[in-house]
Amino acid sequence: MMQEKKLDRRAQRTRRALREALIALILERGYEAITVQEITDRADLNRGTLYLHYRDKHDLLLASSNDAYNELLAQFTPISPDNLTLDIPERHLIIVFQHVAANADFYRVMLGEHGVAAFLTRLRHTVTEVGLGRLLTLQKLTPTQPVPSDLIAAHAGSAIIGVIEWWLENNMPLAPDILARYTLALTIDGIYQTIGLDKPSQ
Amino acid sequence: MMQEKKLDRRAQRTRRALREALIALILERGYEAITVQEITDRADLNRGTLYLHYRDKHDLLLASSNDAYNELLAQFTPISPDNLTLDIPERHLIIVFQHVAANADFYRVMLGEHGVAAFLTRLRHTVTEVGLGRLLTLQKLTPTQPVPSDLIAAHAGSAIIGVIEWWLENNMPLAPDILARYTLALTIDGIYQTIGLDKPSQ
Amino acid sequence: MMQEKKLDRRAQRTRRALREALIALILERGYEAITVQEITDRADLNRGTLYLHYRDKHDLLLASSNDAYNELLAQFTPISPDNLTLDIPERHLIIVFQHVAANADFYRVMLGEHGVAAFLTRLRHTVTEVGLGRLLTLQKLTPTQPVPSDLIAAHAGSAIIGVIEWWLENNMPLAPDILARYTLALTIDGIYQTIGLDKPSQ
Amino acid sequence: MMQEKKLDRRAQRTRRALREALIALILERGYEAITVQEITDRADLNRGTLYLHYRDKHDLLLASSNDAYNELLAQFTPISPDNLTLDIPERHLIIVFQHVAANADFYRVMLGEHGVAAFLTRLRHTVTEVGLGRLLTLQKLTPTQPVPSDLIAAHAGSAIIGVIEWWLENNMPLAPDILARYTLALTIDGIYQTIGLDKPSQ
DNA sequence: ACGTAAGCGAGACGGTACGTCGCGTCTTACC
DNA sequence: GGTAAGACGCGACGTACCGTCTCGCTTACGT
Repeated sequence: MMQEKKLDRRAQRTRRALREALIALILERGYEAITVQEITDRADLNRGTLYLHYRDKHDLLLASSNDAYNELLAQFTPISPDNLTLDIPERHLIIVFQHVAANADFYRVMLGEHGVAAFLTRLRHTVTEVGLGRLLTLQKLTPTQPVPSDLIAAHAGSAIIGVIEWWLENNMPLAPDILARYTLALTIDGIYQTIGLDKPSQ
Repeated sequence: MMQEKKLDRRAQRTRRALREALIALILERGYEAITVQEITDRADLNRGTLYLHYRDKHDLLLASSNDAYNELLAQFTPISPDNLTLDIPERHLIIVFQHVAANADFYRVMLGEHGVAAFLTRLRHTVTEVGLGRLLTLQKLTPTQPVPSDLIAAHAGSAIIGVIEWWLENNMPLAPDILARYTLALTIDGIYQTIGLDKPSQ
Repeated sequence: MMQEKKLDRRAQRTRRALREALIALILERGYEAITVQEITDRADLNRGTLYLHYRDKHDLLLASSNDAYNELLAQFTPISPDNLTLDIPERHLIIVFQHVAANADFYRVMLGEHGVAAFLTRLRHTVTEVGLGRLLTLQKLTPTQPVPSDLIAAHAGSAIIGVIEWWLENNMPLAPDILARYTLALTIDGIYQTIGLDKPSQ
Repeated sequence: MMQEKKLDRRAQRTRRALREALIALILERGYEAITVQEITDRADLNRGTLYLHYRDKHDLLLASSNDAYNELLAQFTPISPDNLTLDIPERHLIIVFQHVAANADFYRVMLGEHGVAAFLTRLRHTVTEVGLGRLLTLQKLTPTQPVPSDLIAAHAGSAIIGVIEWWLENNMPLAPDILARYTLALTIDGIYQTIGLDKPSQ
């Protein structure tokens, strides 16, 4: 932050152009297939200029994805003050889905077939850990049940990522709040209850 | 298969060596970071020899992953004939987990941080589609409920992938059949019922 | 020599092409101004190919100049057998001048304004040392004279280089044997005797 | 000169620092190997500042070498007025050697292995032409002799350069006036007479 | 003496060349 | 026919310098 403030206006312009070019190109052809030359061509810069600001293509990717990431995290904090009711998870989910919608192109490519495995892994772990925190509180109520908490968290976390991928692949057919309600139902109540079936006796 | 039959014994040896070298190296350093030279060095072959059998590194990866994939699919078919009871999903899950355990190193790397995004995507879609088939039957019973079937399938499919990743990352702490039971409970009954809680009234 | 024998016919062709291209380009634009790309363009090769055979532009220059150099040295040895008379210096000079004439373009550029200082220095030292050897024998006859032998050798050696440069700059107006006679006279007898003057009494 | 007067005190300081840095660095590593950054680092200036005063590295070199050169030429002119005796060449030689001694480091590097070919060529031509002037007068006395005047001048001119190089390489073991006497003897009387030998009858 | 033009530091930028790496193709020779 | 050995064209890489260009700050000068 501080160091970004110190940047020349030219340098800021340049960095922004590079990030936008990167995202645009990843979208078109996938991260691995892109060349530094292509990024800088798109950003109307000399190839060498990229190296004045980033160590390499991967460093630029990190910076770009951190942009999006930090923006998301920034929206989480201001929730806490007043009400800490049970609907916080739903609110959080809505914020996530809204953020994904706002950066749809970016997420579509990062999570897709030509995406960046490390990004997906990181996102999955973040989501899972947030879920795990809430879960540990819940589980104090039923200390004897045998299913490991982190298995449950991994199940739920990955499921949410899957929902995001489904949503993006289908051009976001549902509103974020609706999607959040459905997702939460599936995760917490399971398939039977969500679709209105009693569990059949085997 | 047929064409494999026709192969020189030397050629078979060569191909096997290449595949094993690839898997071993992916495990150590990740797919993208590996060079053809390294693969052939490990396989004690000349670099050019790889191109006598595969088009490039990626072609070798496909062949290698199809080996594992086909082995899995081969185990699915013989189930159908006699009983089509409700426990088929559980049986399938057990088979999948057993197969993952048998090829743990391979899956660990393909799904991990340095893995191959396309492989994960492919696996996710396969799992999701299998689930979707069963789901469509179920949903005929409650035709009015609003949650899209493929959303549910995506949710469940990704969740299973997440479970596999959790299992591998934690060195497979549970037996395949136990893991299958837990997973199915979480997917179908949801978190509350699985851990033995009533849904709280908000 | 031995290692050159082992070379692929392709590799030999390539090396020859590179050396010829280098000489041709030095002639046109001077050594420092030339680019590796230009050398390989001229030699109808890919830029990278140069690095398969030489470490860099300078290494190619060394190899090229050693070609010429070795060719010269090869002509010196076979003189010895029969007559070792006093006219050996003249014969040697003739051989040198003939060799320069045969490689006129090469020497013209290496010694010229855009030449390679190190090459000139090396040539000067070689010539000087050959002269020094003969001189030391001569000086045994007059052990008391004060002028240092290596000063005399440096004087004579540089003078011969100067003659070569003059000869090349003026498009070799004299035959090698005539030039050798004149040069030897100037060096050994000095200007006055050479042009037929008595030394004036100051 | 005039324009130097107009210069800011800061600018004068800067130019001096640059020239000194250049000479010092050439001495250490040779002209071609030096970068502008290194020059300005040494001079405690910003890289861009060099371009406020000189067009490039080469322009700075010219300015620096002209400094030395002009200083030498300035010492030549005041000789002419009174006596035009035969010892003028010796006097000139002494002046040259003294000047070289006073700028030993500079000449050592400019003429050495990593020197600047163009500088050497220029110096050689200057020396040669001065000699040629005197020679033409001499040759009027023996109009029929066949050795071209400019060959003689080239021979003598290069020989003197060689003497200078020898002198510098050996840390100036003789006093300038002694060296001038020896050099003149070798040039004018030749080796035999200088070392006190009669020319042997072949 | 003091305001203003200059010198200057800092560093972004477009360029050009470098030497290296990895690829996929090809040739040559061996077994 | 399957390999080894390795030359070759190709394309991209990250680095090094170059010469130019703002952008501010500081410093000597001229009135």
